[in-house]
Amino acid sequence: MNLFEQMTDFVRAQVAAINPAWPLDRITVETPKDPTHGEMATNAAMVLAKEAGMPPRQLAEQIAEKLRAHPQVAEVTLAGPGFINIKFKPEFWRTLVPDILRAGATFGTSDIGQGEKVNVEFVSANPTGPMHAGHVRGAVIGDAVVRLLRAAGYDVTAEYYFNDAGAQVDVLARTAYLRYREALGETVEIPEGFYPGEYLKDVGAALAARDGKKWLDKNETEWLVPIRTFAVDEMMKMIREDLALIGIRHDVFTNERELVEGGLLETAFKILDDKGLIYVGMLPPPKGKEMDDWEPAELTLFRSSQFGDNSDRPLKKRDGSWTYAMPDIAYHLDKIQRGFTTLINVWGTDHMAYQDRIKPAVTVFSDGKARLDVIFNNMVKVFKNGEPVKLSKRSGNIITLREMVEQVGAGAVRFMMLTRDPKSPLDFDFAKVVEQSKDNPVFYVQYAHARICSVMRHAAEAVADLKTDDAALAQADLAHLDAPAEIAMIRKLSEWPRIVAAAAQVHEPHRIAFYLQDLAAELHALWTAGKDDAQLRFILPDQPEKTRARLALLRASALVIAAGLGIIGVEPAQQM
RNA sequence: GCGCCCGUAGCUCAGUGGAUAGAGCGCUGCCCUCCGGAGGCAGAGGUCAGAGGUUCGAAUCCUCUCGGGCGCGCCA
Repeated sequence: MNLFEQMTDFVRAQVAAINPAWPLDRITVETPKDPTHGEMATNAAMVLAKEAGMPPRQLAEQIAEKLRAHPQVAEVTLAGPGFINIKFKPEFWRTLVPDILRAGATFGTSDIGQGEKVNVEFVSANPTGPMHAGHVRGAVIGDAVVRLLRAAGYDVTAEYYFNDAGAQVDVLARTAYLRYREALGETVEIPEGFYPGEYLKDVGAALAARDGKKWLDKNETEWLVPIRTFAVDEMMKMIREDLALIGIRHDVFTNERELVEGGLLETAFKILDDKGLIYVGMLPPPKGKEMDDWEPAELTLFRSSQFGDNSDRPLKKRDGSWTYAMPDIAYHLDKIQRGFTTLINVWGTDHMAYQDRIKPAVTVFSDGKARLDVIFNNMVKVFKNGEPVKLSKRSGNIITLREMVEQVGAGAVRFMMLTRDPKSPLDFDFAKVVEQSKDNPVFYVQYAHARICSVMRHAAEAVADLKTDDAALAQADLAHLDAPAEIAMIRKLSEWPRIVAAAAQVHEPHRIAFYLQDLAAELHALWTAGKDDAQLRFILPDQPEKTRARLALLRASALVIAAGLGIIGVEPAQQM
């Protein structure tokens, strides 16, 4: 239990002691934005004023009196409309430092997820080419959500869904076949509409190596399926390797073909039909859009409009075959059948409206017990030398994930992708992410960690017989931590567990990145204070005990930075 | 036309219903010549797009308006 939870419990207990009938759930304890308001503040008096039948300030005084009984509370004051501000004795904060040192990497983790089964589906690019700039953001966000939710005690499955049953993979197979002939010595030309990328040459060569001339004189009906299977496998292998470059590994790969062949589409359709949600009818043509070829027709429709969609949706085409939406609907049935109660999908903003078709299905299949949260991630604008890079598949001008990682490193790519709310467009500037300056958040946070490592290295030399392992530092006499800036640092560290919990609950890993920047700022400020005033330096050769206390605080800070970077999936730097 | 998302400092953006709305960049003025330089401190800069509503309290929740983005097919 973190310090805020402890205080929340304490405040609620004191309120209950005044009147057991009052509701406690709306009482919160938080950090006031303005530090002069105290170190923690509670809204208890304001939320209960009505029940108590007295003005908030008057109730606040009663509660405040109770809070003053806490042995570690130094001061309780009232302010504003009825806030109760609490200031603690320094010991209250200091106890956190050895707690962090002992908890190590687990500090900040919790069990608020209570083992709930969560499925995070991300990347899910079709197996037709390498990972590129357009995939990176969603990939990193998805992976960070996985790490975040695991830290908060959820049972998370990282999943990749790919479509290996559509027209795209047939084109892939045909392209691979041409490259295969090329590998066997022919001169080939890749027609318009095929995949022009060089990477398929390797696939052709591998196929030639495996099967020799076996397919040369066969016609397409014979080679299409085996070569498609081969090519898809190769593409997925490549994609996995690409993702591994930035530390992403999915637990489960699900493909459309198996769902279709397993009859799941029929099953899903039957469930909807049995619930009376299927009918045959006619849809009006979409308005505001040119529809030259619109022909009214009777179609098999899903009453998705009953669940928030703005129109019912066709599940079968006029010829009786399934529409595009159907495999996805069936896939989400599959997830629910596997026992997930929270489904998280990471999609580009161009699929924004598509959630309205999937959410109704999830609601129906789970009887409202499962929820689908789609995280939409906006565009990444890539800059090189300060100039925006125009990306287009057709001109073959793509920036691959591999290229990004090789140029700036996996950690920088990952951190950068989380420095904005997913819905916000993001600039990725090759020059900026490796810049060693304050306005590069990756550097700024890493530098803070590296500075601490540097101090630890120097400490061993500067002070004889100084034990600097975490266990020894946890024994340090922390009464030496008496500077306001040091206590402020500890307060910042104390927020970490609730940052993780809150970020996990709303599926927003970028909050971790923002917290890390705040934390790094505190650290840099502490560091610079030592330059202005020699007594504030971390290492004081003639005061080993004080030095130990400060090193304990630094190590605790480094552990939290490392934990935060861990959720983002970045290795903390030992030196720059 | 309909749906979803966005609108916060000059720029790029944070901000789980709380107090005087924050950070970086840019601007102004300082400090730091080394525990490790790439940092730190301070200042100027805001009708939180607008109008109603809910609430003790709204940038945050609801409704409407304006502006921008993405979508809206028997394509995938």
